[in-house]
Amino acid sequence: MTRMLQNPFFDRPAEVVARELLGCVLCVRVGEKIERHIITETEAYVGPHDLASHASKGRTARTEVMFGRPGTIYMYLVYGMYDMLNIVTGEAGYPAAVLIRGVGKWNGPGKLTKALGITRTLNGQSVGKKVGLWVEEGETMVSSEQIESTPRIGVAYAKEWAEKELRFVLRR
DNA sequence: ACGATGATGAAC
DNA sequence: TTCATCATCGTA
Repeated sequence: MTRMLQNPFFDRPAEVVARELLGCVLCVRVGEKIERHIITETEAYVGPHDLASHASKGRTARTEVMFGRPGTIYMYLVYGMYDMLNIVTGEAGYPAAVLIRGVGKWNGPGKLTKALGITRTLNGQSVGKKVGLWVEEGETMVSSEQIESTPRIGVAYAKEWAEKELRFVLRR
């Protein structure tokens, strides 16, 4: 009896959602099968003032989906090679999102999307069974002691925002 | 330590 | 239209 995370779960600050996603289950339909993997690492991109966030550039063709409803899938290509999976958080019109950096045995945001076949075609869609990508509640309770927080990866350009501890890792 | 590889946003 | 940059990763 697992519950699929709905809109209200994502309609909260990115930092809160990023923490609470740890231990939850990323579900991906691949062909006839459903792959389920525990989310182990996330990063929060908290708003337009966050210099590490794409949304700090304002509303552009790319960032438009970050301004969408909570639970919208935001995907983009980095370094010409890797699809990054994010879920938009907070109310519509406020750009914030959580980057999924690790699930199950995969560490690294580019590795997990490649392994599970998650691509930019999902950009702008809402998480859910219809699009074959959703998140379910975890089986076990995650305590705050199990969550390690660190600065985010690969955002050295973001001045004072580079140092903020907005990356969260589930200890095992 | 470095190159692959292509979209993005800003400058020109 | 060009140009520097980039929420990464495998190989060396």
